[in-house]
Amino acid sequence: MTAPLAPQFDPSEIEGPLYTWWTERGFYHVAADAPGEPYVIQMPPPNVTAVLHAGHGLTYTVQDVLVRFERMRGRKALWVPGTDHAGIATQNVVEKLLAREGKTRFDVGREAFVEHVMNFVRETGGTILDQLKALGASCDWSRTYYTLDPKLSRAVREVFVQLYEKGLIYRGKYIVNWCPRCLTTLSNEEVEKEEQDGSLWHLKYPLEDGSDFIVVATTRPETMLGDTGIAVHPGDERYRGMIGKNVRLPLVDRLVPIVADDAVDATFGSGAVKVTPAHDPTDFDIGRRHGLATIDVMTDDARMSDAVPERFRGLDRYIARKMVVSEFDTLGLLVRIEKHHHAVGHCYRCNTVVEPRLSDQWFVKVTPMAEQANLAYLNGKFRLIPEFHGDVLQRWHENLRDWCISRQLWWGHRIPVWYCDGTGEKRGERREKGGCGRVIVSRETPTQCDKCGSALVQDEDVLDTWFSSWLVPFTSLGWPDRTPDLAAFYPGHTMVTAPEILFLWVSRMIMSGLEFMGEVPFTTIYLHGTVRDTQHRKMSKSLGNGIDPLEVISRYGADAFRYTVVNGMSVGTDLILDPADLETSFASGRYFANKLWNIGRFLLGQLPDGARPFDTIDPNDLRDTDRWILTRAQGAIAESTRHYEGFRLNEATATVYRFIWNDVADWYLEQIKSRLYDKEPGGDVARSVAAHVFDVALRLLHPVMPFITEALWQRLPNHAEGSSIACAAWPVADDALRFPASEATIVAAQELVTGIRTIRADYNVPPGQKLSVWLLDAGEPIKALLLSNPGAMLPLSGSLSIQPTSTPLPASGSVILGDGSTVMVALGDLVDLDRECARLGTEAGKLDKLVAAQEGKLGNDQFVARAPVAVVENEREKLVAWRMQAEALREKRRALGCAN
RNA sequence: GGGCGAAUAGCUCAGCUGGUCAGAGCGCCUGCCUUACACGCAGGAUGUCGGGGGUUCGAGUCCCUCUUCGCCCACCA
Repeated sequence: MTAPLAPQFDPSEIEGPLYTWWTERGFYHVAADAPGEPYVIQMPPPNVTAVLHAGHGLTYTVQDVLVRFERMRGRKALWVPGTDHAGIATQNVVEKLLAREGKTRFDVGREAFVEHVMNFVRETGGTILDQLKALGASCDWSRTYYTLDPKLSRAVREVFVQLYEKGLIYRGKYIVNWCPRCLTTLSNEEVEKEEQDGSLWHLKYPLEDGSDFIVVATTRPETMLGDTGIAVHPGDERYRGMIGKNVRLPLVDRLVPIVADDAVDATFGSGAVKVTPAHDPTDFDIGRRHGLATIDVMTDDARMSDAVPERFRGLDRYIARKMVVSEFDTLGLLVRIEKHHHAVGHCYRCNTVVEPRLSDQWFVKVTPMAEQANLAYLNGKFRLIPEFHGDVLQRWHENLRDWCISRQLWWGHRIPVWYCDGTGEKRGERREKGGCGRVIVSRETPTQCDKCGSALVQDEDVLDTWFSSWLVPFTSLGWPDRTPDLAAFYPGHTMVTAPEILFLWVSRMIMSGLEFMGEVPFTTIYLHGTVRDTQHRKMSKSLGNGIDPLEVISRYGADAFRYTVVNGMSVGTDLILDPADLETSFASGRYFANKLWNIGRFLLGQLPDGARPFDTIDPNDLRDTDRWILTRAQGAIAESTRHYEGFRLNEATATVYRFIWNDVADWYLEQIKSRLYDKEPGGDVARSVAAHVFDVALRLLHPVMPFITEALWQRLPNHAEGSSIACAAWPVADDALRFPASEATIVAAQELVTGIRTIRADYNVPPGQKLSVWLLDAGEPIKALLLSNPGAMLPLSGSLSIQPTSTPLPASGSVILGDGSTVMVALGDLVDLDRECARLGTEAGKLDKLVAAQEGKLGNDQFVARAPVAVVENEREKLVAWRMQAEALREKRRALGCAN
C-alpha cells in the first residue's frame, strides 16, 4: 500500500489494488448490530444486463459521495446494491439475439426461452456491478440482490397476495396501453408521450335514412372499422335532431347509433365523435354508458384483425389508415384533412407507438396508497431536492389511475394466480374441460383446486418489472421476514435518482413502504439532472453521443471522472459534457488529481522521518503563516461540511479545491519552503502543520476522490497501520485553531506579494533580479512580519531586500496596500516614469470611482437610518480604506512629478 | 391546454438566509521549463448578471410582465 509515489500520476496503477484492498478488508460491509447511527442509501438497481453509461456514472458517483461522507462522520453507512431483471428490456435483448438466428421466442417456446434468458443473464448479467467497482462505489457487496432472487420472488408473491386480500389488486377488462412490438401491455407510466405533427381527418358518415351526413374528426381513421357509435354533446344544437338515429358506417356497412354524452367537447373538431370502445379509453367509457358493442379491430402486432372487411385484414395499422382515408376520399366522404399537433404515446423501451386496446388485465388500486403518500409528504415525512419536485409528486398522486401490472411477457415474476381449469379464458387458451372456475391467488404453488380437486393452470402473464423494484427498500433487507437487517436499516435515508423515474419508481416505493412497513423508505429524495452533450441533447446509444465512463476512467482515472461530474453538477441542473472531447471535458478532474498527486509527492518527500504529531506542537512555536493555514483549514472544514450536508456537492468540492490548490499549494507550501529546506529554523513545526492540514484536506476530499486520497493518506506519517481514510473521522472545525489576527497579517502580506509580482510583471523585471523594497508608513503587523522574517517572502515574490523608509523614492514602482500604506520597489534604470504615472493614475481613477459611489451611499440618510448598524459600519470602513489608498496614490504621483 | 425550470465572461457553469456577489474552471493574452506539478507558476483582458417595470436605504439575489430555450403532465377524438 505504501510504495513510493510514482513521479507521474497513473491512476490505473493505484485504483485497482486499492479497491481490492478495500473490499478484502470489508470497509464497506455493515453488520446490522454494528455500532452507530445507521445511514442507508438504496441503489436504484440497474438493469441486470446494462452496461455503465454516463448517467449511471453521475448517479452512482453522487450516491457514493454521500455514503462516504456519512461513513466518515461515524454513521454505519450502508449502500445496498442490486440489479433489476428488467422484464421487457432483457426479454427484448434476448429476442434480438434470437432474431439473428432467424427465430422468435415463439419458435423456441416459453420454457426454453426463459432458460435462454437465464443463461444470458448468467453470462452477461451483473457486469455493471463490476463496472461500479471501477468507479469506486463503496457498496456493501455482501448484500447484492437481484429482483428475481428466490428471496425477492417470495416477497413479490407475498405482496401480491396481501394486496389481493385487501382488495387492492383486481382483474378487469379495460383499455390499456399495448406495445405492438413488445407484445405486452404497459402501465401509463411506461408510455412516453411525444408531441407530433399529425393530421385530423374529417370524415362523413351518412345517416341510415340517407337524409343527411354527420361529420366526425379523428386522428386514427383506421379505427373507424371498429366504430360502434357516434357521440355528440347533449346540448349541441347542431346534432339535437340526430340523436337516436343510426348512421350507416362506410366501408363496413354497419348501422351504429348516434348517442349524446357529456364527455364530448362540442367545440373540438366537428363536435361529433366516432366511438371505438375497443380502442380508446374515452370511447370505452362512452360505450359502456350507452351499451355499445366493442369490436377489436387489431391483432397483437397492430395489424387489422378478422373483425374488419377482408380487404383490410392483416394490414399494418398505418397502411390500413391510408387505405381507409383513400376509400373515404373515393366515396366523396373525406371532408378535409386538418393539420393537428398532438401527443402520441410511445413505448418507453422500444419507442413504438402504443395502441390503446381493450384487454383483461391485473391492476393495483393505487388511490388509497397514493393518499397515504401525500399525507406522509404533508406531514414532512420526506422531502425532495429540489423542493419543487415535491409539488409535482403531490399533484401526481392526486390524479393517479390504477396501475396495470400484468405483462404478456415470459421474463419476470409469474403472476401467482391459478385458474381451476376449464375457465381459462385467458387469451382464449382453453385446456382440459372440467374444473369449477375457481381463481386461486396463493403464496404457495397449489397442486390442485382446493374446491373441486381439478387441475389448475397458472396465469400466463408475468408482473411488471416495477412490481418487484417498488419493494426493494425492504425486500432487499429480508422482508417479509422480520430480520435484524430490516430492523436496523429500514427506513433508509437518502434516495438519489433522476427525475425520470420519480413516478415509475420513487412514488411507488413510498406507497409500498407505507403499505407494508408503515413508514416511508427514505427521508430525502435527491433528484439530480441529466447528462447531456454540448447541444443539450440527452446522451443515448442511438444518437451516438454517449460517454463511456469506463473509457474515461481508464484514461484519466475514476477520481478525475468523479470530480468532474460532481463539480459540474449543481442542484437541479443538467450536466453538460462533450463526448467528442473527453480530454477537455474532464480537464478539471485530471488537472486536480495531478495537482494533488504532486502536492503529495512534494510534501511526503519533505517528511523522510515522519512528522511530529500535530497535537504535540507548542502553539507558541506557530508562526503567522502556520496560524493562517490552520485558520483557513477550519473554514474549509466548516464550509465544505455545510455544503455536503446540503447536497451542494459542487460547492463542497469547490471549497476543498480552493483550500488545497490556492491556500495549501500556492501559498502555504511555498511559504514554508525556506523552513523545510532548513534555511530558517522551525522546519519541524512547518512539517507537522503541513502534514496536518494535508490530512484534513484529504479527508474533506475523500468522498469525491476516494482513490487518490487513500493512496496519499496511506503514506502520511502517523496514520494507523491498516486503517483506511474511508473510515477515518470526518474533520471537525476547532475554534482553538482559528487565529484571526494572524490571518489578517498574512492577507496583508499576500497583498504585498501580489503587488510586488505585479510590478515585476509590468516592468518585465528578470526573475533572477534582486529588488529592494521600502516600506512607507506600513502598518505594524506587516512591518513586523517583513522585518522580523524577510525570508518569508523570498519564494513568493522573488529575491528582494526590505527596509523601512519615511520618504517616497522616485525611481520605484509603488504598491498601495489595503490599509493605505505604500510599498516601493526600487527599479533603478528599469523605471519608466510615464508608465508608472499612468499605472498609478489608472489605479487612482478606479479608487476615486469607488470612493464617490461609497460617499453617495453613505450620504443617503435612508441608508444610514435603515440599514443594520454593522452594515453601515462596514461600508464606512471601506470608504476610509479607499480614501487612504487614493490619497496615498496621489501623494506618490506628486512625488514622481506626474502630470495630470 | 395546464404546470415547472433555466437565461450571469468566448464555452460549461457557481453565486446557499437580498448589503465585498460580479466569481470559478476551461479557453485567450504576457512572462517564466524557479530541484512537487508546463495537467505547472506568476501577471492580465473580457460581463449594461435575457428585455422592461416594481418592492427596498440597497436586487443576478424578492414580485410582476415580456422574450427565448428546456422539461413534466393532459382520455379535446
